[in-house]
Amino acid sequence: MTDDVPNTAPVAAPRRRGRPPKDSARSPQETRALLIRAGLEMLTEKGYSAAGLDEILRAAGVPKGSFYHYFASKEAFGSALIGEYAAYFAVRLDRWLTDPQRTPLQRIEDFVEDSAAGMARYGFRRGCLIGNLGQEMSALPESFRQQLQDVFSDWQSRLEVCLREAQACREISVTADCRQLAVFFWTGWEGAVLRARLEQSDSPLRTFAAGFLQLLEH
Amino acid sequence: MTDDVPNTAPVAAPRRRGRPPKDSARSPQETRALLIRAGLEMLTEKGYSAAGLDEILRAAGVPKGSFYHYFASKEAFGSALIGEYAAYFAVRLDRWLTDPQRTPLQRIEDFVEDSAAGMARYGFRRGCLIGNLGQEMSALPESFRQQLQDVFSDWQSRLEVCLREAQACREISVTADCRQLAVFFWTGWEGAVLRARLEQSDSPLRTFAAGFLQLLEH
DNA sequence: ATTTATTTTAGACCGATCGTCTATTTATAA
DNA sequence: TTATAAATAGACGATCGGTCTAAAATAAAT
Repeated sequence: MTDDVPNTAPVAAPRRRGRPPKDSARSPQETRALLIRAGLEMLTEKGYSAAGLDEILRAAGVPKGSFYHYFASKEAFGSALIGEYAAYFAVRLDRWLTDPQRTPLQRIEDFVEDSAAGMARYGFRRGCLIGNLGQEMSALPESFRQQLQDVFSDWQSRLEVCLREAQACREISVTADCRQLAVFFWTGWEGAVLRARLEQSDSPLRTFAAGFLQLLEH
Repeated sequence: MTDDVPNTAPVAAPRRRGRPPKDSARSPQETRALLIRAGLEMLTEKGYSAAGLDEILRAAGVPKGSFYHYFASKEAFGSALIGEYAAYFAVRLDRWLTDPQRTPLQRIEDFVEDSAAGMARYGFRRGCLIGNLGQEMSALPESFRQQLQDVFSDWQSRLEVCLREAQACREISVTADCRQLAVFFWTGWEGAVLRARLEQSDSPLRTFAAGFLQLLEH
């Protein structure tokens, strides 16, 4: 090979700079969505501190300049991810916990089964974004705290509704404290997700769910 | 000030390099213990990934070179911390769960109370090292996994013994599955610690403990 | 049509920090 | 004495999160 050939044979694809043409392969909308998706994958797996921006960018195939066009900082990005995850999870919870074809208690079991399947699908590497960040809170921007608490609060409300319906159809005792039980569930559930990842097995999820359902028999 | 004065007036204390004389202020034993202590404080608070070596070293007042004399790597250090924490926790568990002055169920309540007080003492910033690392596992050396599982297994055994004693004195049903209940407790407890840190309150600990004790009434 | 402002991308760059390594000094043993 | 081991100090390259300028295309204004 000659070495006197400037302007040719770049080692890797020399990407064009500047705003891309309108008929570009990727729309701005998609670029942002790509960052969100890659970020969610990375943070559900490794948490906030261990997830490097460069790594997320590499996975998304997006350069740093674009990232800082869509997000003011890693903190702002993390905040957006929490919001995105909460929205996604709300849909998923609704899907299971309001299914009219199933009794309230069956719906909870359905959610547990779906969660077990979901964790298995990714080899038990990914956890719950909210749980991950909650655990890391001491090393995180303080602005995350309220946001994370609000998400838990939302999940608790949705479960509480389901438990009240269980009372209505006499599946559980009418004297049960549904609010307290919902808090109990999400508290322990995060621990179960943690153990499931550690043991790479869905048995912690099932063990916790079984205990919770037994508690409802009071 | 003149500027032609070499070998004098170092800006900060120029620490001597090389092995310190025998009558040094700090013994090698102490140096290692200092590193362990600072490491435990840092990792229970921020986890493994977010805890920087420099920060730990600064807190311990030990230079980097010394660190790598006592530990082969951050991974080896982390492994030593897990062992140290497990030993410390085993003593603490024994203290509460085998107290002959208290009934088995009271012992569990005592442990919960002590944990709540312990978390409050540090402003709910510190969590459980084992839980922290378990949550981070996807970003950690694979060698940690078995070690962490073993610690949980040990805690479960200790609680199981206590629950069997509760059966023996008819505090709980003789048909209860003590092993399963012990797994359930430590699974949910880690979630409770997580929530307590997030909400900066001991109420998640108490809520979970109350639910667990109610479960024992079956 | 031409100019101007805005949007979006590329990647160089900075100070800080990551975990590791080499060099230095002392104690101990041969 | 000499050689080896123990203990410390700080340099080191790689990478981190974050900022910056420059480039290229679109949209708006004239």
